[in-house]
Amino acid sequence: MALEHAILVSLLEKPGSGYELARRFDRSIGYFWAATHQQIYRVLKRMESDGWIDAREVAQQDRPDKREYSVAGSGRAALSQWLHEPIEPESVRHELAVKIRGAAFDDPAALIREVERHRRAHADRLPHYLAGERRDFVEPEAPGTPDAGRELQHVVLRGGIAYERMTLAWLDDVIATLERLGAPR
Amino acid sequence: MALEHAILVSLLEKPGSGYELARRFDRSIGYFWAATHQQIYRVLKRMESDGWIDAREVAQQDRPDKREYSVAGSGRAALSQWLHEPIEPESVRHELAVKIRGAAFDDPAALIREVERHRRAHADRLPHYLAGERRDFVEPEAPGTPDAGRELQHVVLRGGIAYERMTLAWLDDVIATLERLGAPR
DNA sequence: CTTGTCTATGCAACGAGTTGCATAGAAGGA
DNA sequence: TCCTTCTATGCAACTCGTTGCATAGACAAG
Repeated sequence: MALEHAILVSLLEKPGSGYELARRFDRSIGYFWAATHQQIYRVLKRMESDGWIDAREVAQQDRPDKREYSVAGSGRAALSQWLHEPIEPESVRHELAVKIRGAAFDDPAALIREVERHRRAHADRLPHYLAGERRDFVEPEAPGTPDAGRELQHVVLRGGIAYERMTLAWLDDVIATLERLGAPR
Repeated sequence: MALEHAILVSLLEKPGSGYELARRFDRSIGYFWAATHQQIYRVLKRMESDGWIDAREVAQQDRPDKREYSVAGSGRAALSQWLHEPIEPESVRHELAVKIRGAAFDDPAALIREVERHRRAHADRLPHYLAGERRDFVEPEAPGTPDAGRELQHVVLRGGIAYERMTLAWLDDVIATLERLGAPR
């Protein structure tokens, strides 16, 4: 499992509480690694008892106190070890593709609305990515300071952008195909 | 869960045994829905006891007997109902992206080999897809017989092809970025 | 002053997925 | 003959992930 490692990366990029991590997993990191707050709290507990992360109670005003986590030495070592292990090719779960093939045994036209809904979700995400890219990665790097973290976050973001564009084009293809089958001749 | 529904679609396309399904899930269908044989056997049991599928003992020579499953009426109804339910946007688990961001806290250059390995896996898959497309979808459809199943399988395959091409281009981008960071100045 | 929302953390139960192991017939090669 | 490979099915144990629910402080709106 790699939720631990996703959390380590996120905490190395910036320490934070379980709640804050859960929100990051709803946004940036969550676009390529989904997790709910229950998963996150449970794993944080285990990571803390394994000595991978340290907790610090932070008193806040205007809101409840929080436990802020940061990565300990052994956590960094665990991440480093994981980075050097090969991983298996991703195991995909593309539910929509199953539905599309299943539509052959039902009414293909009935799927159009569902596919359009997915298309809208992706169409909403793309400008969000592009805005993030403009915000964080447009101005050229200060000379002499190649920031590895910045460069790597950018290349992952470029992957997200390419994925959304590819997906939008494919969903248009799917919709056109379903329409063709719904009204043949 | 949707493994049941993926199995229903696969059995509607062609009846088969648990073992045959497991092999399909290693190939065509498995490219967008992964499953092991243990999962498949367990779910087949449940589907049979729910009356979604019918089993038929098939005696074979030269090899062990098998239980061939086919979709029953209530299975078709269950699939139809599922097709009309909205699904949530896919929850992604892109381990490699986590690693790439994690490389900022380790040696970026050390990841190059791993990314190249993934690139090779995708580069191997693409010609496999293209060969399948040539084999099954090149000759134009016989006029007057728009085969919905064929069209829908083709559009899903086109999605796979687009995904592999996008991924290859992105992995090249990732490798170039890692090389740039590994040898700066 | 109650209701709703946001921050913040957590438990319990269940369902899904993974891993390791086991069995067994038939074929082919060492 | 033994070993391996392929077909074919399955159990048991465990981990992971999801869902529903619960608590609680602080604030804002009605």
